[in-house]
Amino acid sequence: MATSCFAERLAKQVPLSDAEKKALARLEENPRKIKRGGMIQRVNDTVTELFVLREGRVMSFVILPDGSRQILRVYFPGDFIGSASTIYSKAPESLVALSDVIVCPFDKHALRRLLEEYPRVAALLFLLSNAERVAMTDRLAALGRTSAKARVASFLLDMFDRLRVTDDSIVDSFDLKLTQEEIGDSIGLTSVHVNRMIRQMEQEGLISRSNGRIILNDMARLEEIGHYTNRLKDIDLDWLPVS
Amino acid sequence: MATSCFAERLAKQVPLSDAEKKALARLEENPRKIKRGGMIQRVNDTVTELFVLREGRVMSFVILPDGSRQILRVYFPGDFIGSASTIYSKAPESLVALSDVIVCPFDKHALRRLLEEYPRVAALLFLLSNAERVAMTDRLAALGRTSAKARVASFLLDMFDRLRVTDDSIVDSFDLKLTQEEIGDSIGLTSVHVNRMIRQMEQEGLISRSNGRIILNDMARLEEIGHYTNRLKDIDLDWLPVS
DNA sequence: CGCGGCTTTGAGGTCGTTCAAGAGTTGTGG
DNA sequence: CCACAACTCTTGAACGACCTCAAAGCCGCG
Repeated sequence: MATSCFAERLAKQVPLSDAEKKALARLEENPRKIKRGGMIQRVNDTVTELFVLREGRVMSFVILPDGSRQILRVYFPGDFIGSASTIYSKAPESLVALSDVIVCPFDKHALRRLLEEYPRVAALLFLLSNAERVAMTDRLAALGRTSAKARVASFLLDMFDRLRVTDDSIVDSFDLKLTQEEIGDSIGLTSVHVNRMIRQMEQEGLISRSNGRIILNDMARLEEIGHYTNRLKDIDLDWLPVS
Repeated sequence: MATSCFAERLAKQVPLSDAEKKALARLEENPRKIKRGGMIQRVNDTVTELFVLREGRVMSFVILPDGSRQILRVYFPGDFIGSASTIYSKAPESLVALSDVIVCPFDKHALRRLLEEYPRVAALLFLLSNAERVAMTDRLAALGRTSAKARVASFLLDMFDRLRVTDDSIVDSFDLKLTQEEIGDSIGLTSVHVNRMIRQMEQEGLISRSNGRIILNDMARLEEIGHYTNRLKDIDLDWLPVS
């Protein structure tokens, strides 16, 4: 059977039948390489495709009329991206590769067939989408009601926990692979202020850095500062239909 | 056939078979009245239920450790609420009635059965969840990257457009039914500053107010100020399986 | 009529921004 | 393998958008 990044990811949450795995693998039949900085989807473009991200990192973002950018989400391998195009014929957000990536595009109609034939997979996608929504609300609360330092702390913890889902080798450090400007655009700050916060947290011994790598020295305290809760630990899909 | 608020809502986007309508109606078999201010779901409570909101208004929110509140979403009749409990056994957000309301709770397992038997409905729920996610990203961009005035403008327009989906009588005004503090908690401002912005917009002739009712005098300009786009106009579900 | 909640307004403070410039880093082509 | 260009990070100084605190007016309701 073809390897499927996405099926592997789902299977960590809930057992999948071979038929389901095979169906999911079909979504990844057309891998496409894209260079760092390459545009995968441009806002307002007519879109009929979705993607599974197999390798590398991708961000979704919007540019406001005054030129400022809001990064909506950073995606990692195994993520299902561009799902907004299931409801809108024009992309509400842009997608750009943050590193060299491999994405697997597939057509809306392939998704339709999948949903028809594998209701359980449809249910799973529904749930996954809800998880994304909750992740969004966490960041919404951070932007609306927390300090710059808290936002940086929770942002780092979120990246860390999400990376650890697919990479068991991660213990207490990870490659951020984002500029401070990109961090700022994710959490509603300027790059200048992100720098000051990171620097301050470094001086306080909360984190360390060595050539782009972030080391989380005091996770408990970071969680406190960022009002962070790891949602990934609380996922409960036991009630789902068994295959 | 029993009336179903939710089915009616969905049917505006895409035709439903009678069987599907009937199945959706079953979700609303247990209407429950709740008084204004009543708690429907408390954060961290163990939850096994979801709700269809049949009448009135509900908000979802979180309280941060310092006591500040972030309102995540205001819901209107026909909305599907509490769907986070499909993935988490503990509620990630609280739900409170903003007015006297009628909600229809149903168990996760009823949803499971629905998803199994009506794949097309599962697909629809998946799409609806994606729409919520996009609405969230719009607000995220507003909180992260726009001014107080822009946030108020886009907030008012969003309420307006969402109310108009189910209430054809709305032309250019609507009852907000929110205090200025609640508006502030929705868009990451203090009630004091919300007041100043509203007042300023009133003086500029952009809006008017009369006993709690908001009149939008210059929608074009409000959209410009708020960088607002009405997502509801662009929904395209033609590609969905036909029933 | 009086009470509690909401709105309005002012004065002063702060957190994060803006602008600017220098140091460090990375990538590229000769 | 070096030189140069283009980013990225770092730091300082000044500014301003929004907050905090406080008090007074208003409105609906019992």
